[in-house]
Amino acid sequence: MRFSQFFIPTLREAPAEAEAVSHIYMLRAGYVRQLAAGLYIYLPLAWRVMNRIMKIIREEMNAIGAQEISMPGLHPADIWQKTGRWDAIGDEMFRLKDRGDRDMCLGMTHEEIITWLASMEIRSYRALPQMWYQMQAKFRDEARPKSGILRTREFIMKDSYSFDRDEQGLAESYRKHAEAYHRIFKRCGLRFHQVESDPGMMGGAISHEFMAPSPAGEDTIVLCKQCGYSANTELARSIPAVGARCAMPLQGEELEEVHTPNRRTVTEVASFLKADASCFIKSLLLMDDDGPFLALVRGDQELHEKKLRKIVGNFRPAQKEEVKGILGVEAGFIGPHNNNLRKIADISLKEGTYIAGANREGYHVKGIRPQEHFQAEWDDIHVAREGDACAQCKALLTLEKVIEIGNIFQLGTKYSVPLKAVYLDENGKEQPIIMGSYGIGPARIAAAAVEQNHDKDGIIWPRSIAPFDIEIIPLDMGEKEIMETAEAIYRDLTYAGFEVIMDDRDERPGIKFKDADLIGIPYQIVIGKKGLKEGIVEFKTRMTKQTERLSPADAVKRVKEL
RNA sequence: CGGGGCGUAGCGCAGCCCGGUAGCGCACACGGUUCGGGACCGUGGAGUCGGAGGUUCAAAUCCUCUCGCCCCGACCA
Repeated sequence: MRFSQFFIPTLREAPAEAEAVSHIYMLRAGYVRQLAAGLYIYLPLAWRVMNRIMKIIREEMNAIGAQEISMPGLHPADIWQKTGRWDAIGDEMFRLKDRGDRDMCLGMTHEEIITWLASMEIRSYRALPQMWYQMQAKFRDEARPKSGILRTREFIMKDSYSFDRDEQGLAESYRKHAEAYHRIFKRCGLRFHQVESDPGMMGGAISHEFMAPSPAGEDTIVLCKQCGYSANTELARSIPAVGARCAMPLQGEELEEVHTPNRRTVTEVASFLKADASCFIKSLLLMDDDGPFLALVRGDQELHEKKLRKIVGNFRPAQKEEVKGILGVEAGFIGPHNNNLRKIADISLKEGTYIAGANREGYHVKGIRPQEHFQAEWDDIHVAREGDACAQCKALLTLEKVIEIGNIFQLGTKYSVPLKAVYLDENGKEQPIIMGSYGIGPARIAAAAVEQNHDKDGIIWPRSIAPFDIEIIPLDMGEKEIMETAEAIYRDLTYAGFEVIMDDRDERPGIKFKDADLIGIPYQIVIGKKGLKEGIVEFKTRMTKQTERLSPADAVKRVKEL
């Protein structure tokens, strides 16, 4: 490929709207252009990267026996109504009507459609198992598209679905996918973790996410280096570190009310009483269908709403008047003792002596001992954070910002039952198909690769997904010998099967060097007048910036040995 | 959806407070000199100042509404 004929609109300065490193470089290096919020055009360089990623994904999916198909992006509403997601999903779904006034939507995912297919076509246990996948656009009206191609409203996803007779079959399909995903992300040159995740509205019991560490990531995971426990903070369990020593000795004290006028928040009372936040019980009055209840966490901790929701179902915070009506005081002074409300307390409170609201206007109470002064249901309802100990092995946990690049779900019968995707077993008995669903975002792989591999000059692509393998840089287009050498190397490498781009523009060397570093092809061969006089060209590795002085023939050989 | 910021030439920005008919750098075109890390000189093309309405003799500038984009949060198969 000739640079002069290839569309690479590089920018000297980054557009002001870009913030994430991957976004800035993809714009500057001429990979993408933005059409509207969360909608991107992939220019030739980016599309090459995408195709290489998708090729790797295809190879690994095919290798586990998955078969590629293609489903429509436009869906009739009734299938989504049957699974309940038409109503369960809110504004995130693009909805429209066709000319016949029928409700339609743009697919956010394809469980409904593929299950419909399976329901129409699969009759017998003899037809199972099956694994079908596609690479297809998904549409989600994101509340906040961001970070370039990391979070967009239309994006390509590799989504696959497994169909099995039973749970064991599902476990096998799930395992195959997990292994394929490991190979895919490894081949794409990414650092990543597989972590436990919250199935969310996908339903099902078990799910994992594949996470690429990056400051640009939107999720946070906890990792235990000792036992390998790893999970999204959406559900990660942990043992909170023991709080700092309280300033005043509380051990053995009897209950003692202290006047704390106008101090309502933990921070306010803590500084007023000169005690650490971890000496306090934070009491939150919440309302669910059965009425009010208290959620208790240590003063320095944060309530994890998702964890709590798993225990009690849906809830909401009580309003100001409700708090007064139920406990007789305003929210700043409520506490766990002297009332019969249901209480869910975080495990970190099980031991120790604490300060809490006194349920009396303007007062807190010291000396509260859980299980002695109040009873509660104990559970992990706090947000895990840096410094907490692993819930499995007690080792220190670390937290990491990550980009979600893939996920796998054991769905079970969540879709097959409502859509009547069933098969007849050996006994002629009808059984629901057991399903799994598995996604990968190729654009996120590309973005994560840039986030993880760049320097101040630009992108440094992993070899496997770079738009080209080699960039040849002849420094003087007017020198016959330079051009002949460049053409010969270009011909040899192309013939040997490499994807080669040659910067044949009549530009100054500085511009060619800058652009080459920006674009990030992993290897460069620089051909200049001085070197050629001595019969050498320069083979340069983009990542290390190291150059090797080689004869043109050796340079070709060097590339072939990569 | 809540909070904040920004829309002026392809990109980055100044001008706005204090109204007087739009400017700088880069990019682009042409000519010349250059040529190993984003050259220099000269000439030139390019802007409904996001849009609509209003105030005014006069609006990029003041007022009202509106659209778009970015960031933080909420949300997130």
